[in-house]
Amino acid sequence: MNSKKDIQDSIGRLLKVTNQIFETYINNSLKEINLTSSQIGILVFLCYKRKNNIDVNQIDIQKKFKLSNPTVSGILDRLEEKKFIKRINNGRSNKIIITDDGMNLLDSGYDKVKMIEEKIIYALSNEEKSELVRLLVKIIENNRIGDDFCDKKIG
Amino acid sequence: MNSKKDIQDSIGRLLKVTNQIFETYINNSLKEINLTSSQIGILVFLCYKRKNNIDVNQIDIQKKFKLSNPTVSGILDRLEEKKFIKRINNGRSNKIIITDDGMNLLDSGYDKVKMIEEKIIYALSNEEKSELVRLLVKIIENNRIGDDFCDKKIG
DNA sequence: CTATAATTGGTAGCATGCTATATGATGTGG
DNA sequence: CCACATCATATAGCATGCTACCAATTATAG
Repeated sequence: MNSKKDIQDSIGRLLKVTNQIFETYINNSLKEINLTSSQIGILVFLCYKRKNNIDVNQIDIQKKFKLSNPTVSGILDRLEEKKFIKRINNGRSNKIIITDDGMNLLDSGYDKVKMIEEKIIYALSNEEKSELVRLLVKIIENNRIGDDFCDKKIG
Repeated sequence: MNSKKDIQDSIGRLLKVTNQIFETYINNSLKEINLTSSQIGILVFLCYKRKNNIDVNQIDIQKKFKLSNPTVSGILDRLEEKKFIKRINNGRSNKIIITDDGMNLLDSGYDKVKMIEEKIIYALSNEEKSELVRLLVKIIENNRIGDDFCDKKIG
């Protein structure tokens, strides 16, 4: 009867609303340590790369999080201002390094995010959680545009 | 070995990246009809309500899309400026009505969004699509905060 | 070697999200 | 009826996302 009804519950809209819930809760939780959801995401990525001695530049972050260069540039500006990262200019690219302060912050920030996420998906069984992850990864994998997970070993 | 690795692929991050993919593709597709993903979402909602003679005010939109009042206020400002909606002040609340122009726009906009979404989730089987919808709805349902889907019939 | 293309990152300007706060209307208790 | 709380919306100021564009470096072709 009403051909316009279904789009209200399209996967796109449901994803957006669900993402909205995660972002809001996480941002509220991280406010006390002066971080946002996007910022901690990048910090965790940088932390992992630093521990594994892998160089990171801005493009790597753009690909990992599927963000544009001005978006990443802006987030890095704010992280640098707070001394959680450093940019080391290397010709035309910047090597992005998480500072010790940034690493220390993750000790508490990481747990906060994990706790909040668990709370939000509390209603899902372990099987459902795995299935959700599998489906999201499948969508992401099928929509990469030159995303080669470039892990340039420091040489 | 590395306790910080898993958060990179937490459900929160995967949702964010997936949502990012949807938003970017949809926004690019809708640019030619001067709409954004958020705007068309609200227009579709208003269209459905108008067809079913159900009044809508700003709060209803906030609840449906889990957005704050300033966010909705701003999107409505831009939709009103483009003459796709009207705000009819009714004491302390506004009745939000999609215009005929807005309805007409949806004829093409709706198909665009649907096509793009199909493309993005092309790799999923019908069962996987249903399962994804089910899981997302389950998360949303378990995180409502006074969301009563208020459908006030026009009396 | 030089001209041109590709790569990397930055800036401008905008839409969309937030919190905090203000404003005006409505409801309620005394 | 008046004081006060509550409700619906708006505004200010910020973070995060985008496209379009610019600057500088590096790679490549002739």
